[in-house]
Amino acid sequence: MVTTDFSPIADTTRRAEIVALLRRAILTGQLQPGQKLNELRISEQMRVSRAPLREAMRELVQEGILTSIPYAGTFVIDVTAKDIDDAYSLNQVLDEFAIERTWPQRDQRFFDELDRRHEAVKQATRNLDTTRQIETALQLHGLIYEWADNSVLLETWQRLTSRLQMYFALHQHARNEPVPAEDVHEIYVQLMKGADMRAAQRHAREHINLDFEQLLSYARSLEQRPSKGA
Amino acid sequence: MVTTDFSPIADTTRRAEIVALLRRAILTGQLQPGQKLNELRISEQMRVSRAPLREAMRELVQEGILTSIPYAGTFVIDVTAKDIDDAYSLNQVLDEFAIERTWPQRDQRFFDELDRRHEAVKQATRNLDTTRQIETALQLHGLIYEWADNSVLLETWQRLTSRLQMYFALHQHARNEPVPAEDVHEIYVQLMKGADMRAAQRHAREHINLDFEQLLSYARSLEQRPSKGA
DNA sequence: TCTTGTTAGATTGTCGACAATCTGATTGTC
DNA sequence: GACAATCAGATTGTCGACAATCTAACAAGA
Repeated sequence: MVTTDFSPIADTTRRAEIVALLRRAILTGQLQPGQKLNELRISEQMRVSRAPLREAMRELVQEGILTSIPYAGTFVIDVTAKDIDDAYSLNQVLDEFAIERTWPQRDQRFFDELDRRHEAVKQATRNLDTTRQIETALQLHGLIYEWADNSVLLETWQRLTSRLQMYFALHQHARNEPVPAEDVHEIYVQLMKGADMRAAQRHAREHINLDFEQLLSYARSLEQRPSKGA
Repeated sequence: MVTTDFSPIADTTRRAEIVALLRRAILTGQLQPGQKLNELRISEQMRVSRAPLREAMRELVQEGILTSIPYAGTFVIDVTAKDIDDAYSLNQVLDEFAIERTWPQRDQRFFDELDRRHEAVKQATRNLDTTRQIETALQLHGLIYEWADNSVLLETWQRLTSRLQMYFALHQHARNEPVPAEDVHEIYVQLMKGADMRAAQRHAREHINLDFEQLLSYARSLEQRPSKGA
């Protein structure tokens, strides 16, 4: 019997493509926080009717990166310092849990994937592609969530990730300075390969801590002059 | 200056009402796991066109209680034993975190609300209204999430809650036996009013444990004969 | 009998048009 | 000038119809 592994067919609805397009635009900062999404304009630009566009927007509202006010419009969520702080503190807890669950499941495939994603981050760093750098760094970090074998945890992480990515993108755009070339993930990768789980958990917490501290100070500085929207 | 507290105006779109109707139908078990939702039939029953219905369904898909396959249909999610197990283990972690965050924020208003919700559970129990009993019990438990002052945590909990409610409803429907009349929440409420945070955390973990153990054994017994759908 | 091709019916995905609602500018009144 | 009423334009919400796709039954051929 032939048992080739086929991956599922890609979604081929306009809706799915619109979701992907919009999500990318938001997460990369093309669409800025607070900005209003004009349905007619976007649907014309995408050469699509409003129906699938609106359905796509509903999805992103539930995904937490858009917010909708009936008869007023749909907007990119605003990023407050508190949001970042909330996401951060929850992330600490989830990280600890994810590492704990992943730990006994680690095998060669895990280590290989870890290296692969680490390599992707380094590549993006070399290319000075900050957007891609953020993306790959989050993917590296997300590996423990994919291996924790807990669908609800993974979902939660993915929702968190969206926001984190927005925050980071905003951060980068405003500062417009490349991330340090030194490889901050080296230690993390080594620890995840090692034998001391507690050490890995501790490092994850502290490492993330650093990134967040930067973000927080920046976000607080923004708090004074809120974004005007479109 | 007059500073009356006004609550926000209710959403007055058909979409919002449809979401509420569908959610309720799913969480109470009226719509069973695996069942397909026929758009035309439902839209005719609700006297509504398919557009707002479809948008509502997209929201519930992202909310995690519906699942959609392009050109095939939208279905109520299937409840597996693993789902329950995943939700349970994550819930343990989140509970601990929520209690920790809520603890310093407790005040008279918190205690009053705690009592109010506890009373609601007891009332539902007296009326032998199992559906309402599940609802109120989850609301009692959710108080710590509302007071933890962390929007992301609250969202996560609400998503978890939907599934838990589905699981419980399924459980009740199948067994068709009223929940024990004894008040299992008494100790929890007392501990949340007390001074020993660790004790409260420990109890939450163990108490939930009990409820889940029942659910798990039931769910595993279902694993053999999967629901046929509509 | 098994497999493959065809087709009709049902269902989902998408479209363009209309209705309901909001925004702001304008007008009229004091 | 300040304020309320009115109105036009723009935008969102909803509808009914059509297009694309799937499913299952049936027929044809090996």
